[in-house]
Amino acid sequence: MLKQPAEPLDLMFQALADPTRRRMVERLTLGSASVSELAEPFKMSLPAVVQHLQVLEQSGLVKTQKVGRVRTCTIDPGALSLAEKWINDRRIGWERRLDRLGAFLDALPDDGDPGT
Amino acid sequence: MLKQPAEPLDLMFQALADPTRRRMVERLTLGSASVSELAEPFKMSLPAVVQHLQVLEQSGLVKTQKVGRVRTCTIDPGALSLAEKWINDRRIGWERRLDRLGAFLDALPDDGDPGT
DNA sequence: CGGTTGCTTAAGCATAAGATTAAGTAATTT
DNA sequence: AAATTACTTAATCTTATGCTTAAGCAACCG
Repeated sequence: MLKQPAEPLDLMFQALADPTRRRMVERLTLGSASVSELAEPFKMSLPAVVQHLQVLEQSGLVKTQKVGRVRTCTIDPGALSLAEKWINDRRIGWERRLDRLGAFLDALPDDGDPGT
Repeated sequence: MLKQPAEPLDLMFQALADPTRRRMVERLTLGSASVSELAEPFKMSLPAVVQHLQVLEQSGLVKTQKVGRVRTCTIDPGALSLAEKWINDRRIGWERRLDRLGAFLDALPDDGDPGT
């Protein structure tokens, strides 16, 4: 495999590809939470939750900061726009293509499709 | 790990998490392609490309059909809307939260101390 | 018919990912 | 100060992922 340094989009989509992590993001859209609050809905061990959290942090989706012994996690909603933009660009590219195809079909003589 | 059957969103984001697969999707937004046309820009082996293609198919992003010995691949742009919707829902949830916070702050007296 | 083309199948291998348990550390509480 | 809380770190395990090479097979071309 010999991976080269993963790009931001890789990290984003990879982070979102796991249901546990998506649930964590969903939780954080309701407001910030400590690590143990984040972990509470899951039956997995705390270290496992923290590993998921690290994936989210590396993707930029979540920021954390530690005060005393409590680490507080917040979502960075701007980060999501990166993934959103990629998806949107694909749709735009696709629609442009359909437009061209439509124009092409419009330019054909009438006998092309005897539908109605 | 013992994975349970992956949900559609898992498959979608997982499919998009790989740069090779994203490039394949980008290529397909320009129009359909055979497997070897799809493979052409990459220096990896053909089986490797086909494996990526299978991931894309399982995610629903790409449809293929074989005629003679040629398999033709097309993108299914509707599939992307699933991922798009999830992202958008998060943003909406986040914005609603910000609105509530704003309303709360607006309801405070000017000096910020809810004494009255 | 024989060869080439376009994929398919199968086996194998290295690394990454997701989880666990067991200890460890540092901030609070009592 | 002792106990509890809230993580951290480290080691380990299993399964998944991304890739390779080597054959195989069916369709098409000459």
